[in-house]
Amino acid sequence: MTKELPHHHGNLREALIHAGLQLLAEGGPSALTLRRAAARAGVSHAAPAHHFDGLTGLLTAIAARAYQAFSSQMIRHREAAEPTDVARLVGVCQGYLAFAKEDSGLFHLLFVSSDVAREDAALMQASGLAYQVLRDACLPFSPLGQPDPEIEIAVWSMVHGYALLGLNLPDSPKRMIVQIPEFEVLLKRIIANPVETPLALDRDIS
Amino acid sequence: MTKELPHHHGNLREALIHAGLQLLAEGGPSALTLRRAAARAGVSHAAPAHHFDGLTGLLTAIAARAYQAFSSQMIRHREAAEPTDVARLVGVCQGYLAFAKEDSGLFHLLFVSSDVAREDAALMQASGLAYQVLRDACLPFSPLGQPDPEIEIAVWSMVHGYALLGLNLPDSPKRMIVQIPEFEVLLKRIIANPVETPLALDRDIS
DNA sequence: GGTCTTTACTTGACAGCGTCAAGATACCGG
DNA sequence: CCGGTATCTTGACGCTGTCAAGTAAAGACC
Repeated sequence: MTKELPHHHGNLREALIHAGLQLLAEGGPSALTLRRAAARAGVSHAAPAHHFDGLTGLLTAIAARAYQAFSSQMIRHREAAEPTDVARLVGVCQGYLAFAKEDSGLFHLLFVSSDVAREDAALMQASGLAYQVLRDACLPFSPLGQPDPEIEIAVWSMVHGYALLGLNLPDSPKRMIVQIPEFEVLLKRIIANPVETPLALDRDIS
Repeated sequence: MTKELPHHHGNLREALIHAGLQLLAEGGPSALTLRRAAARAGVSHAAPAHHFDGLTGLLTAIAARAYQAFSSQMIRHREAAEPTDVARLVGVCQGYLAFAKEDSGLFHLLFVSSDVAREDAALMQASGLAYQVLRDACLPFSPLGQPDPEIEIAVWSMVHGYALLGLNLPDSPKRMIVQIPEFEVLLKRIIANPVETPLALDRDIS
């Protein structure tokens, strides 16, 4: 039987997260407010306070949920790729970019919004899992056979910057004379390059 | 003689931009509101409407101003660098990162805030000039001797992503087991790599 | 020099926002 | 059955951006 919402809504916390995701998908970051989420969940404007620590709490919970979708998107693209190391890493990055483009509201929440409590435990765990997908995809390109932060951060920075520049400057193709290269081409510059470059910097590799 | 502010403030537009920059530097993005900027400029809360198209207009004008400081920061670091092509590009990127770190409020406005009218003519001109600094620094690494969007976008994406990840995840050094490599090391991966890589996607590197 | 128009600013109001305090309601363990 | 507690409602507060109407000053024109 369908749940007749009791006046004790029953599962408000989940309903609010769901409503928030919906609002975010429909109208972007500015469309998600506490009061609107409450209204959509069918409760009064002050009800969310009993389940989340203010707006920040709701946004944080939604972000943790969004990280799962983010990870899934990367994994889905990886699984759909050819079974080579390069294709898998390219796939993960394409998942990254696809999520940024298709779920830009969530992507904004994950990496941009200043109203998210980034020290939240659940959020950090979820983001760690997402980062792990990228790490795993980078592993085959580590010269030492173990995780190499240099490649990981290089790839992560580049895909992240590529996503945000394309996201925040949607007219950049017009503004720039040149055509924007595909990400795969840029990625090759990182992974194809052996680490032997004689870097003149006095850095200790300990 | 000191200007006795006439009831016709005289130069309110400039005063509002100045007040906005001040608020942004003091309390971050959330501290900058139309009413506060108006109060600090010594006018009533509705006065800004005659000089800017709402809050978006003020933020856009401030962003255009901030792009000049951003360009200056990159140029300053470039001039302070050794007179080699590599050092100059590294310098420009360090200027990029220094601006993101030291003037994070402005950086947020330039690349993150959704309340900026990015199609604004003055803003696009200012951002174009900033991008040109990066382009120029990349030019020596173009194999054909003319601007190469592949290198430009690769460098821009990576420095941008590096800045934003470090900016939005201030605790990432703790969260990650590994230490974050210096940006210069990552940069070398892009510029040291000749473009000759056969970019057949279905190639495994093994 | 005295109007008259135009620009610059003020005042007041409105809806929407997050948040707090107090009261009502439904569940739940004894 | 009953009291306690978690849950939700109602109402209010100060803040935000924005609009409408009124006022004051500056400049133009004769």
